Amino acid sequence: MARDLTIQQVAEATGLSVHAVRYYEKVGLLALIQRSANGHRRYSPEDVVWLEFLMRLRATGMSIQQVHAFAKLVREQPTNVKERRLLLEAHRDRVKQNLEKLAHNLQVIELKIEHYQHLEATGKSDLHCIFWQNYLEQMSDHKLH
Amino acid sequence: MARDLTIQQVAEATGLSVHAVRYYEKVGLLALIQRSANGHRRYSPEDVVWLEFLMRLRATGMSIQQVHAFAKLVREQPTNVKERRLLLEAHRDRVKQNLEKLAHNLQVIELKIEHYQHLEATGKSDLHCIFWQNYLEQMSDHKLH
DNA sequence: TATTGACTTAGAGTGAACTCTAAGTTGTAG
DNA sequence: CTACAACTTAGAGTTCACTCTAAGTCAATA
Repeated sequence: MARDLTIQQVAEATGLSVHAVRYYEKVGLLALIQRSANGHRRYSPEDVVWLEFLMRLRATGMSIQQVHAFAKLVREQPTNVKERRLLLEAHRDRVKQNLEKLAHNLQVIELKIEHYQHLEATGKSDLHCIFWQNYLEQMSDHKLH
Repeated sequence: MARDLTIQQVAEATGLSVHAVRYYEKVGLLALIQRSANGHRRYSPEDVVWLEFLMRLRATGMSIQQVHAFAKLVREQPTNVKERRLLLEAHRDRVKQNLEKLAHNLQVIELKIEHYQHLEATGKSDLHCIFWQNYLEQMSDHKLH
């Protein structure tokens, strides 16, 4: 068998700290982790898959509380798939919005970099934002909604 | 004149709290805000533009510390444009990487939603991840690097 | 004149998400 | 037999980024 992992192996596999893995269990993101004879946690592959999914929720900005709400649904309402779907759909929509904002902010940052390149090319130290302001106006005029 | 704003107006314009605007000044993200006769802060349009740019850095995941380093460069090395550019380029690269990770995580979340839709359509409560695992394998096989 | 409201300061408090510590148990290697 | 490494627990501590409080100043209004 030996397909079950120790907490350390899980930590290595996921990139979390051992502490964080225990913490996630304590706050209810993971449940019912099996124990070996001596009381040590043994993680099944399913546990790891679940943990990795939770990490994606976290990485996309879902709070521990919200992840907990989702985990609770999965544990306590095995027949209620709809609620879980709605929760994830709401999250997906937030993530998409966030992605758009990020992409826009990235654009502005790239514009600022171009501005610096322009300054370097022309040897000027700083025009106190005249060039930059023009750029910004362009941005807000037709590149943003 | 009246083109200079009170701290409250700045807060409204940027969506920050009045407290946060003062906090940003205290930790060195803003400097030299003018004062009116009675000692109240008066923000110039340039101050607001600068603040808005800082907010984009924050929104893309730059820490207060790093923003401070950037702000310090701008204040103390007006002739050294290159360092500022390098700092922003490094940040841009991190943001791009993060965007890719986010987009991928979003994909997986959407897959999970599809999985739930599938369960709902077929009336099954949960196959304990057989369908889902297949999906995941597909993902890791050819949709991810 | 009294109150209201917007501002000022220094510094204390908060919430999120870990992160670490201390004290103890267990299993193996020398 | 002893040392060591890996685990266990409860709970304390840390970091970040605000967020709020208390006490005070000042200008305008009732």
